[in-house]
Amino acid sequence: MQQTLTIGKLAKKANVTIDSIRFYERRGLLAEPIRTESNYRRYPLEAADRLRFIKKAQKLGFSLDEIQDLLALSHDPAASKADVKRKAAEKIEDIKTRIQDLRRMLKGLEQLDGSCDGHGPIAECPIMKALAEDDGHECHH
Amino acid sequence: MQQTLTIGKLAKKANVTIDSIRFYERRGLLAEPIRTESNYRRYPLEAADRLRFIKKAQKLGFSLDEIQDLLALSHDPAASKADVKRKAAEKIEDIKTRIQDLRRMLKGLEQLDGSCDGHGPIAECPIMKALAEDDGHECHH
DNA sequence: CTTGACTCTGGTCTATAGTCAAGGGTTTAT
DNA sequence: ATAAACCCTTGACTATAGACCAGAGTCAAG
Repeated sequence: MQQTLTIGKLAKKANVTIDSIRFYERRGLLAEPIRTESNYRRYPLEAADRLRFIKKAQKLGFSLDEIQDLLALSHDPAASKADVKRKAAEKIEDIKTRIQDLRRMLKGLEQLDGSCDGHGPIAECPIMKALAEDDGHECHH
Repeated sequence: MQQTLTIGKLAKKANVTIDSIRFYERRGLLAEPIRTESNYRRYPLEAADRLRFIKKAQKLGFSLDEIQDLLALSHDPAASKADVKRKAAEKIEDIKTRIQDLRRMLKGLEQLDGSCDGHGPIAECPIMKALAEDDGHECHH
């Protein structure tokens, strides 16, 4: 009968909170829906697709800003697949960089961890000593 | 002559901003220093070590809260190397988890990227289609 | 002795992605 | 008809790590 959803129904359908929906609307990610006479939001069924798009893109590492760009692209008749592909490629590089950063941390941590046998008082802990050491900028002779 | 540093000198020495120093003080990471009659902070030389400790630990992925814990440990006579080692191990697991999460994203992104040849209008873009698809929770028959 | 550089406090602002609460009005079910 | 469940707006709050600003006081050098 009714082709529209209340915000609560939409939230359930798309598995997000009502607050998120209103937040996305404020952010401009979700079009402002029509309202009933009593000022209640009424969503077309496609709104759930949009929310799903947002959630999926988030899982792939896109920020809401980036998702907004993607959605804008999809409504731009002049946009091409290349535009989307480029954004995906940029995100791939971004993720790769973040993985590298984390790997560097991991390496440093594992080195520290390996240097400590875990027995005895903290005063001689090689980890604490390594962190306190001054090997930063004093390389001038 | 003077064994103390102004906040500006300390900032230069430790390669952090004055704002960070004051922020760390508010956060409780850095002890409140003595003050001159005119209410200027005066730091002992060791303050630079502490700042360096903070910066190094940050580079290894520790948050300020976690660094505060580490520093508290180092002042606790009952603390042992094992305590530090445990915190390091926890952080290692944390980082590993984050790397795995990013790897999952990367895999998903690379799959999408590979599915698109990058030519033609956005309307047929397989990336956009994949994101819009409904494969989330509607698996019930 | 004045100018520029430094410091002080307190408060606001950034980005990210929402969450929660207060204080209303509305709809639905009983 | 009334209570439960829903919805509305506005605004504040969460975590993280500071940056920045105003307005005022202070210190060093010429």
